[in-house]
Amino acid sequence: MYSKELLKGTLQTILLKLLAENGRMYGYEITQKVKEQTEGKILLTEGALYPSLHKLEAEGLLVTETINIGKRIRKYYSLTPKGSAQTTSKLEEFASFISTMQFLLNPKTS
Amino acid sequence: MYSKELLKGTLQTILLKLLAENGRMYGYEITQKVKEQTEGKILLTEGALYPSLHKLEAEGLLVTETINIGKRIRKYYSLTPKGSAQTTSKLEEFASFISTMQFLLNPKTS
DNA sequence: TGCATATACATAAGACTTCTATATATATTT
DNA sequence: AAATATATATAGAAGTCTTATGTATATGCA
Repeated sequence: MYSKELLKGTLQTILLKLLAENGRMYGYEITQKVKEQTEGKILLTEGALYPSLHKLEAEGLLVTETINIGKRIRKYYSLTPKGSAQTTSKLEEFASFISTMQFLLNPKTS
Repeated sequence: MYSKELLKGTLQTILLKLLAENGRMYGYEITQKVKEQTEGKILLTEGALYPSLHKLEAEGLLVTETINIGKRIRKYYSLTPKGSAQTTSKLEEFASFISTMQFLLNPKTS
């Protein structure tokens, strides 16, 4: 695991990107997907995940769909058109940030 | 300017790296250097800078040296050996984080 | 000379994000 | 039967950064 501070500010970008790629996902699925794709290097906690999903929903970037799996609830999240647009701009911003940071932290090789 | 959230968690790394590169620097000088090297894309505010410098000092990663420029005070910060070691590990951690994030956000090209 | 801007430090209050801990409940594996 | 995995969610606390403010000297320019 990384120093947790680094993850701050990137969670929303991660969530948007995953949903853009996978169509619709539910919370637990997201935690597992991130864990798997990062080989355990990034582990999302529920305390961060759910508030963040709810916030994105409140902002109109996501919509939810609740279905019943047997007796258990499952809540799918998917992007709205507004959410898709945000995903694009968040990814661009992140790429630009990375390139600036790499230049700043490693001026000799950039 | 980037969405400010992205910068979170990177400030200490930036400060340590700059001090490693420049030997010793004072607060105002740091803000100007970052502004200059990032072409205005990253602007450090005093409210973030000074608490962060003081924290690094309290942790024994930096030492200070106060000198008088005419009637004005200038406070130089420089790395302790412990600070140098931290710089190395912070930079490594950041590089690793970036590479994980790039893989996660752009699986096709990584 | 006077005004604006730059230099230089710093703190207080608040916003925001994330973490830890906790709660609840069903399904599956051993 | 017990442990683990699946699945959602919130409350309280921690940490970082922003905004706003305060203080003071130095410099450039009109």
